[in-house]
Amino acid sequence: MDLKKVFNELVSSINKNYIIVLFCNCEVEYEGRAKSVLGQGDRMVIIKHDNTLLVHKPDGRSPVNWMPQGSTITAVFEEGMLVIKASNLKPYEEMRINVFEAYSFTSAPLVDTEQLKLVGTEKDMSDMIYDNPKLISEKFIPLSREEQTEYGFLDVFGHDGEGSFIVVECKRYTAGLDSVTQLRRYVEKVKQSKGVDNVKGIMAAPNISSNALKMLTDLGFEYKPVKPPNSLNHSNVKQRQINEF
Amino acid sequence: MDLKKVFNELVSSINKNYIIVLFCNCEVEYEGRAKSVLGQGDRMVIIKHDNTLLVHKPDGRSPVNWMPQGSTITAVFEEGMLVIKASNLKPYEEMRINVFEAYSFTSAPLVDTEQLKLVGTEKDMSDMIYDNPKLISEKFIPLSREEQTEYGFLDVFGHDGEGSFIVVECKRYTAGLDSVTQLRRYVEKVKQSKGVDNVKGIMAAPNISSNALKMLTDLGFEYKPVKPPNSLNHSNVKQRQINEF
DNA sequence: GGGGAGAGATGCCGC
DNA sequence: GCGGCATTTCTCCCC
Repeated sequence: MDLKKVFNELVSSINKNYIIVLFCNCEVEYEGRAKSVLGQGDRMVIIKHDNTLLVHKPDGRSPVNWMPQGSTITAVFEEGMLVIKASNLKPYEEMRINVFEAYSFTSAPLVDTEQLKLVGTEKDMSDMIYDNPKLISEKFIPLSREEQTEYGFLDVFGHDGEGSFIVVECKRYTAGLDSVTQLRRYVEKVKQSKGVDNVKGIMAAPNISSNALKMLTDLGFEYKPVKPPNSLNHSNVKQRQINEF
Repeated sequence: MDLKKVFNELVSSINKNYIIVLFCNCEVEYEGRAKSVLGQGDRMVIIKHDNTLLVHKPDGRSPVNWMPQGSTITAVFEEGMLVIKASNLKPYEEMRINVFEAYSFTSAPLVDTEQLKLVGTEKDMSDMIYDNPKLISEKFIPLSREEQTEYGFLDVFGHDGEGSFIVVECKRYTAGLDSVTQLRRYVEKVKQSKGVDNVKGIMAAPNISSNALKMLTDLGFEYKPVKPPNSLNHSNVKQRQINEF
């Protein structure tokens, strides 16, 4: 494609605030929170309604370079080369895309008022435990969930009816060392703020790493296998596959 | 655009393993690691060479739905509707995109052999400290960096020449409570593995939150302000702006 | 492949 | 705005 023509379409589409997708051969420089250089290659450049800018390589889930929403985006045509510039304040950062060749240019206004409805998050998991405390233990009596305190954020907090407090930390994925240190911090702070010593820590997660389990038991805490709700776990899938025949 | 024609192009491009961008009106269902529903709206559907599938809303930096690389992607035309299906094993997950209307279809083979070169990461920061130990203290003598041990990953490890070991944890951004708990875990494990008690913990970061600083000092650790190398910090920007006049 | 940890993380919510 | 924290995190690296 003729770069001058692409430049004109680009400026027009930026002014109209259209979504833009440009297939091109380019190089990318970024400087701001860090500093990066990406040599010449074929990429997909995307500009969204909110001035988010994404540069995607032909592979991979994440953009190789990007600028966040609210960026100032301009295009210039200098010395036969198309240059796309983007910048931001707070934090200051800037990007420059030198476009050597354009393969395709697409732009359009898109309208989307729907929001994603998502089930199976960690919050859904703590809600499930709050509503079904037996998932933790027969004696567990929840007092609060998602409690924001000065020292942290307790997923589920309660007691065992026998004088011990219980702090439950939920993870929707495999719990690791970081999850255990997080639980320890909460338990310590509950002990400190209530001036008591009988606080149990329980890790509720579908899996736990071997090192994390060791640290957990060393600290005197417990692991309770719990799966997040409404997600296909392995037994569901197996069942489903059997049923399909 | 005629959906049947788009379907044919889609199948052809999938078979040729081209990058695909489809502007369309659609709804999306996902089930696997979690479960989600996205009602009808205008979106951008992207299929990459490695079978990564991205669904982007007109706004926002992140895809609203996606399937990771290596997905099995198929298109079917049933009852006048175009349906894009994607699925994965380990973990099992599946996505269904019901396309009601297509606005544009673009596909092309893109070639990109260049890798991003990035400067200013946490590793660059620990390298800088290793090479300039005075950034931590006059007495700091580094012994190793990026040391992978059985109990964790020490950014910079050394001693003070006076019989105390020093563990430095680097953060390229503001250190929070999680950073402090991480440092504590490393210090404890070094004490345990070496059977000594004189191990100092030092947090090296451009900033630290007030709560994190309190926890740090309560633990007897120290905070040392260090900026990651080669990134524009505020004073640089100010200088630069003054110079521009 | 599991485990640990960073990321120019992003995004959400609460204060 | 900062802060704390989850994410269908993703990505990389080491074992």
